Amino acid sequence: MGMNDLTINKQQGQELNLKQQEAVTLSDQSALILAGAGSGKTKVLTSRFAWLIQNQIASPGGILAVTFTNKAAKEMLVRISAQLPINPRGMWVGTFHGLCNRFLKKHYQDASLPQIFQILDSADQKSAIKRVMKKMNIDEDFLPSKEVLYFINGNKEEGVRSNAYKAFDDISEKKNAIYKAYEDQCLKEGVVDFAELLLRCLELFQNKPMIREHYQSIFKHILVDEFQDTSKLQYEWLKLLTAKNSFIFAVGDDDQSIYGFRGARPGNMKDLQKDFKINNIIKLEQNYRSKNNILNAANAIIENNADRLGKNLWSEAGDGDLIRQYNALDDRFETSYILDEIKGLHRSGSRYDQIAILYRNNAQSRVIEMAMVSNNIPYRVYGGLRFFERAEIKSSLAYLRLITNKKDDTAFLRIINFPPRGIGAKALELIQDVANAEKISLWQSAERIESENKNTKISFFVHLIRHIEDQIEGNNIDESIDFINSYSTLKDHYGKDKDGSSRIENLDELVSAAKAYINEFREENTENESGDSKASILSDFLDFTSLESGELQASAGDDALQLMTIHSSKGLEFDTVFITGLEEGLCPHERSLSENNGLEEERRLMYVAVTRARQKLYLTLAQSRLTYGQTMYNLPSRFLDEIPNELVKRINAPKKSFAISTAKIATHSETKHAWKIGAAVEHAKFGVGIVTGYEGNENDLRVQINFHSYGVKWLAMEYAKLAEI
DNA sequence: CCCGAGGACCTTTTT
DNA sequence: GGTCCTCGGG
Repeated sequence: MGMNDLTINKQQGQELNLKQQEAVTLSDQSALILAGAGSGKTKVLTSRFAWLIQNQIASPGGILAVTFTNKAAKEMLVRISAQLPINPRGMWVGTFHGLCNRFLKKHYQDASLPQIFQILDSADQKSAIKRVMKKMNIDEDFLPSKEVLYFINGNKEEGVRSNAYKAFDDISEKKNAIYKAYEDQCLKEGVVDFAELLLRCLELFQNKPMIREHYQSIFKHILVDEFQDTSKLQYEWLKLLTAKNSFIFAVGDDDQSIYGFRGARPGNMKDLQKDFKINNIIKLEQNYRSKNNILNAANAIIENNADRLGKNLWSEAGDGDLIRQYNALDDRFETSYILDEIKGLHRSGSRYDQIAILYRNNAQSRVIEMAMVSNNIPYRVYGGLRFFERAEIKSSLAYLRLITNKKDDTAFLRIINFPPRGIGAKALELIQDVANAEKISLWQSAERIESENKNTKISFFVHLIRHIEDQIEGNNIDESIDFINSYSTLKDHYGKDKDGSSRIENLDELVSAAKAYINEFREENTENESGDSKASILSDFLDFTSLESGELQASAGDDALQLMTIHSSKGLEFDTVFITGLEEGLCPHERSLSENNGLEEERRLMYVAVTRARQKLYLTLAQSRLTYGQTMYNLPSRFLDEIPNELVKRINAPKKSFAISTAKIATHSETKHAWKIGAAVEHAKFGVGIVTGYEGNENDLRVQINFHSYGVKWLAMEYAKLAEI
């Protein structure tokens, strides 16, 4: 696995340093470990796990270790088993969602859930909400489903059910009515969304003292990774589990909290100290990753944030190269500079997969990708559509889901007419009317219609599903999926499509994924005498496809350039890192500026980006950039000013090509004014800005300026007192 | 039902 | 500039 190679810390194999040792060998007490970037965080967590067992303080089943991503959970398991000769089965190591799912599956009756419940991913959830709104006759123009989604998830995150919500106006009342109907619909269909997994598990522990106390006494030690990213709900969950003589060992870095927008609450770190009476936090500040010039830049940037627990990274690795900053004229020049540098690095022996290009938003990758394609440089883009989120995969799985759970209306709607089989809006309306009138699921409704009228297209669909169900009875999942892919005519359908071949490949890949899943499952269960039933393996597999949405993408091991957003670079490290688009409006993003503490989160983002680099760090920016089809003129990012001068070597683009691109517009005013498009100017009242356009003739010339703090303004040249900077 | 034109949208993302 | 969704004609 290529990705895992990248994340293995340099320090592995060496002894623990004093601070790490102190953390690992803490006696029975709760602890907060402030672990800076590259300070050996995962090593400390897994060593702690091993230490607790080796010293017989806890048994493997008596520790709960929780992370955010499957990847991190897997890595933790791998590293624990490298240190200890124990069977990972039965150990409670996983993601918040994965562990909650495990608790809920085990206690489904106490949680008031059906034995088999399907997990909705975000897209499923959104379409479920849309369905509710349609049923309630609420127009999207009046209330966008996206806003309702936000409302529902936000409330679940706060632990607020619809019956506990206090509406304060018509809109909030309406939203809550949808929330209520959505809760009912999920229950009826036997489906659970991501936030529900957490909330329902919390409620299970709250409402069932027997179960709560059982787990409270089992888990004496709870280890939490990336604690700064925990939400309110997750923190409540942790508090409940540790309420009775248990200890929490939380590892995190408040400076790397970059997920505020999805509920992360770095304030949990301060609450933790208070709630668990932790008086000394252990700081891991020695960095085993980067050269000091890079660390000093990172330290200087993050220094500008006010609300920090505070730490300073240092390293024994020496100063290293100066950071290079390149000011390009536009995004294409920026890319060609990066391209040249990468070619040079590669010539002198760098591997492509040790070079990362980071950007603030995904749209920025396009220009870079085009340049790489035309120069035959292999690259890999992270993020974007995940394997299990692909339309063809979701469709194939929907057949399996419907057969597993006939009440799953989401799955039903996905495939009732896909591939197209002549069931249109009218037929669907009939099915829905019958379902509503009889209070039955769409599938039951279709069956009822079928029993009354045998020769319809609906009847054809019912027989199709029943036939698939008969045929896959007793089969392994991979065989079942293979059968579905053909018999449902999914493959034929894509075969007709001119760009359907990759979709067919993906459908085959799904069969392989299922096979791999079963094999892994068998391996883990060899000692387990009570052979799990085929049905429960199937349901586990479906959970897996919802919870593990990605990272199954193939070809990870290739030597390819790594392209990703800054967010997805967290936790990774590379010899060389290019941070691109370092302009005001992009990084920091303009939308963050109006948010509460938005700028500080952007600065943490910058901090994360800088600390990804081991040896070489490049910072690039462009004076103008094509965004959403429009040329935008941006000022350099304020974060660049926060890096001490002596750490940076600045490289500026030649001026002449710039003059050519703007000559036409500039001639307008050449006689009277020196201002050109893209020029930085200063205004007495509005401060610093960038000239972005002209309007009018020689006598009445108006200039458009994008001001740093006042936004875009039109000023009459005659009156505006501008000074060039 | 299917397809194409036209409109609205557009940070970041894991589960 | 690109994508996703909706709506209307074929």
